[in-house]
Amino acid sequence: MRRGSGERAAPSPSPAVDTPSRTGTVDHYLETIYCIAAEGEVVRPSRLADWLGVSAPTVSVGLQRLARDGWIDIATDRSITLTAEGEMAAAAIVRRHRVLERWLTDELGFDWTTADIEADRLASAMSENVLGRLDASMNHPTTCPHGNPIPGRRAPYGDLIALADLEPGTAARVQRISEIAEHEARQLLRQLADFGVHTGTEVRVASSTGSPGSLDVVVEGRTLTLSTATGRLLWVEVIQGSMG
Amino acid sequence: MRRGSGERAAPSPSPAVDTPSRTGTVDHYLETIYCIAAEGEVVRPSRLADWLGVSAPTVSVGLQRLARDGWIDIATDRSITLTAEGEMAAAAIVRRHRVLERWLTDELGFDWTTADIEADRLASAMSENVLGRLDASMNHPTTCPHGNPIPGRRAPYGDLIALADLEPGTAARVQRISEIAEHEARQLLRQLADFGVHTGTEVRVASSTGSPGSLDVVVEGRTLTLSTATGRLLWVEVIQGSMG
DNA sequence: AGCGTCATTTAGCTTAGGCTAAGCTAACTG
DNA sequence: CAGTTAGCTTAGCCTAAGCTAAATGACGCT
Repeated sequence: MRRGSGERAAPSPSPAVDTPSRTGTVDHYLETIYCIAAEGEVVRPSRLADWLGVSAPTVSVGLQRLARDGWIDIATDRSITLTAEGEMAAAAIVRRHRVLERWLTDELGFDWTTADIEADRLASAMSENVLGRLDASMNHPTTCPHGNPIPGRRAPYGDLIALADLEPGTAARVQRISEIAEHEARQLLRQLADFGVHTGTEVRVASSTGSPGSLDVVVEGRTLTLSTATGRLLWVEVIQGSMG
Repeated sequence: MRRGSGERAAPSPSPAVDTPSRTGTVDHYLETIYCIAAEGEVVRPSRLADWLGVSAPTVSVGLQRLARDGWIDIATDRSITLTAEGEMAAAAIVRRHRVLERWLTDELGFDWTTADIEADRLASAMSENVLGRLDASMNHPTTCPHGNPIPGRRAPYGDLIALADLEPGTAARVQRISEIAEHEARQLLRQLADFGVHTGTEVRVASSTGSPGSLDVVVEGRTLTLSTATGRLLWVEVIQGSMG
């Protein structure tokens, strides 16, 4: 499969096109709920409004629609959980999003931030059919560019701990950058990019830090100061046999 | 640019993401109007309703919106023409659609019909930014899989004539299958695929045909009977120095 | 208890984009 | 010439998804 003009092979039949009944907006809600929940945090309307970039009333009404259609449950304390159907749908959407991010970064050369935005736009328009082939053409990647696992696949790393919990002096490898960073700490991503921190980068926490509530992280000789909160967004895997 | 997991290069900055102000529906109208007009036919509301798969009143109201927003002009005889802005926007959309079709067929292996449907869904979600890179990765194809030129590029063939107008006995090469065939004669596409007719295929019209209003077309030894109307949807380039 | 703040919902409105029913004009057809 | 058919538009109604402004609720603090 290559090139672009002149003679070409006869078309071969392909599987039927699937027509999604959900709207792009619903997809967005489900995807966001799934991502926040996957970070172990409680999903609340205000958070969704932030992530989705819409007003609180819009979310309130939108969630009522989602609940009506059986995608989510709204608890009395207003926390949101996905139903079984919602979970399945959301996993498919997140899978789409992450495979697309891989494509956009690895094949088309986009940076993470742009890839995320573009993947968002494409995810609800791309059928499972197309996605399946795209996925296969990349040999079924297991994570998005930030190391977040693609639903249904085993990520290529073992147990992770938050960078904030890493013993000072212990060498570790950054394996996952939380989705929360992408939505609530965009500048962090830029900072990490500037410092050459990406998935696979080896880091170490300086033994005793200056101020409390902050971490000094050593990356390839240079030192980067992060807040502890930020340190909870980066997940690392300890490199065996490396005590400080 | 390959593969999918483990170490990877630091992200590089990409151009800003463009946010289209048009909706997907408007894109669809513009694309359809452009394609019908490109075949030299008058664009009428009922035709659009057919192509878009919506009711006549919906089109009527939709066209009023398009006119209000300066994309089209509606003449007193109700024929539709694109304004300069509409033309530009439509050309960009059609370019998107055709580049996507190329990608879907050439890179992902979809058949024409599926590629068309999927391209339709993707075209309004894909930014110029992503499309530009995809286009570059395929070395800027000049036509869609059916040979229809991508707006702004010169198709790799000379003057074409309708198959219906081809002198009997003259050898010619199928270079373009009208978009009209895709929307109004889907079964024709299947028939052509069955007969191994695609862009680049050599054909010849049998000297004297059986019934009037039909053509006998010789394709690699086999004979295919088409109506004259259908013969207007296939465009061929005469192979020089081949008189019958 | 009372007060303020923040989170959330309700109320009321807008636009896009669908639909059906009904009606009009123009062009054929008997 | 009457009646039918084709093609369009208007009217009226619907849902999704957005907004602002205002009401309500829950919490924490004095």
